[in-house]
Amino acid sequence: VSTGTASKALSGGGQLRPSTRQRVLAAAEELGFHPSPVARALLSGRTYTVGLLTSDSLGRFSIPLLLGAEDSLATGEIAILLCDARADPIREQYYIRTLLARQVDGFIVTGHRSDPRPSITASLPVPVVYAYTPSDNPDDLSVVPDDVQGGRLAGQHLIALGRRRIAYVGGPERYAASHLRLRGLRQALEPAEVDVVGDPLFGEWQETWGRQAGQVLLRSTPDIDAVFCASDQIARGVCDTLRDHSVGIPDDIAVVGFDNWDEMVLASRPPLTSVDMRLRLVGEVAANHLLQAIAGRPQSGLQPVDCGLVVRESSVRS
Amino acid sequence: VSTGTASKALSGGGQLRPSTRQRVLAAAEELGFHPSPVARALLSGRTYTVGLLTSDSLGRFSIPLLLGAEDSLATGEIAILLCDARADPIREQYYIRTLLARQVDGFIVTGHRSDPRPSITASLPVPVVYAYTPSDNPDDLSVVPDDVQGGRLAGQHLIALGRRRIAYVGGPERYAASHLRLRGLRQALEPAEVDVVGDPLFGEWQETWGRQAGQVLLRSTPDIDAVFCASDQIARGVCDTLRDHSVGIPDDIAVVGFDNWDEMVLASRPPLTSVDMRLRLVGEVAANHLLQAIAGRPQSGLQPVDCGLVVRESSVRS
DNA sequence: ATGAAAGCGCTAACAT
DNA sequence: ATGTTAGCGCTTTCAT
Repeated sequence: VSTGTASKALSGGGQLRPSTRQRVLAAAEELGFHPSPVARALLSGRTYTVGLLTSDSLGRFSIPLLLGAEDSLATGEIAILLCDARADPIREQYYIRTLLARQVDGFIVTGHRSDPRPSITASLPVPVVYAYTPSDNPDDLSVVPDDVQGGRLAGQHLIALGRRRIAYVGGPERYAASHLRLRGLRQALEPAEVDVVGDPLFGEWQETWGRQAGQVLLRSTPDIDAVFCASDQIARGVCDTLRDHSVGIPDDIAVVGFDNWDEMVLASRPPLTSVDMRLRLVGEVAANHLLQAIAGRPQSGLQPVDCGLVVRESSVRS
Repeated sequence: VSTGTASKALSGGGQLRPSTRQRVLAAAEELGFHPSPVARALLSGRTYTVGLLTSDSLGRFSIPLLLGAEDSLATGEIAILLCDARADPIREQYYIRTLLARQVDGFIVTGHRSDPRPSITASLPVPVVYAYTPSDNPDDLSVVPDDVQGGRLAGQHLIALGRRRIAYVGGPERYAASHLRLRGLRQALEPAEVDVVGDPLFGEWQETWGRQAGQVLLRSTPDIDAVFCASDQIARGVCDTLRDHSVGIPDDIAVVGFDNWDEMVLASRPPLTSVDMRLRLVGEVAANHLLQAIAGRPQSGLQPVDCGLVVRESSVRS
């Protein structure tokens, strides 16, 4: 029962008499013995740990993503070291160094926007996967929600409901997501040979903007029968304005939001139909890709994850 | 320039000629050398890592807490291993074992409620600090927002504004926070020799409950001049109902919420005055206590952190 | 089939 | 003041 033999027994390797292996296993069980990951890491160079680097403070979007990643990684007995760089490049560099010094096996990089961020892959000796916020280098692997497809889902839903005069209210113009979701909407309207009514509106992501946008819509294009909004907050703001003007939702105008943010969609009057980015799935997919890359099978490119649509009373009367 | 000498130079210990120390430091700088935390951990038993265990899925409350903890820990060069047990005791046990095997120096335990949770301290060989969600063992160290003081803040604010007919709308009756915030409110009303008007209402944390509660208030105690709500969502719901009935806020009725949840307080009409639990500070304090405990100076007991009050237009006309 | 020994990167004690 | 050595807990040769 030497240490070497025990090691073989526990790892399942080597040439051992079955009875010996059994005895060792039994003893280990009894003593509650677990091989030290630290010592193992020293020897193998692998720590079974990945760094999760969020460039911009962990927000609402990061959480499901993180949980999804954790689900996938925990299966592989891999733990997550969490680092939030607070949108500070200096801090980010510091964290990267720290994580590398700790010998993480890989990185998941995320942020709070869907616009590309600078790649850090080149300077790292371990695999990196970008999740939600893609890398600006197309050769890196980035797992992102498919904003265009999400917009298409919303459009197809409205078309299927027979709506033909559809307006669009985006978030800030400088966000790619504002444009991609609009593009998807237009793709869905094409087969019905209609286009978005009036000019797409751009503003903020918040409710106050949604309320303003509602005013604009009522003034400039009062004959619409549907609005697709780039966030649930905007959609809720639009609903509030329509409601204040006694416009029926969904009878007169159907409203579809984006994010499927629980507290928002449920509190809205009426509850919002919304596109769900399935961020948890994004996290899982990203983690699985990272595991693959760590195992020597890296992939690259932009990997879009399909959005889902959750139908509620703002588009379909219950 | 042997390894032993280099070690002394870098650690600042031992007896070295200053010139040698300089040379070593310069060389280390040039080679970008960093001592391996893994090897160091093997030797010292300390990993400079703590486990952050969230019993119930990381929610809105956990994030500022986590960031605060990270701030404090990063200063001490300590990294956070994140584990979310998803309210599953089996999973929690699994994570605890994993973290212990990884030789974390301590634990921060948190959750999504302010009600006590089962202690895990006894079974662990390393220090544990509970944050936000306290331990059910008073001998453990738990850092929590002071709900009573938060309620008092709200009450004092309303009293200072000259309000005397104040109603209370709580969350679910089974949550301690619903009662503690009420107690604080009452403490603040005492010096003015008034009590809460009507029966305190209990329901849910969500807006829909706030809207219902608003109806109840208008029916049963229409002569109130203020309402304190145990969450921003409730407060916003109350505002919506009052608004629907053309009640002036704050002129007729002042409204104060709890949580200071950005998206909620700002989107509300009017924006909400709200009690802030300073969760970031809770995280920082918890982390500092953990560092102290790791350094051999443990504390114990319930450590309340004061709430703050953020005044907006729902209580004071701008 | 098992045991002995070397070494992963580091530090602390000891020897020079 | 510097170099040498042993050992943290494990795995992997290599010898038995």
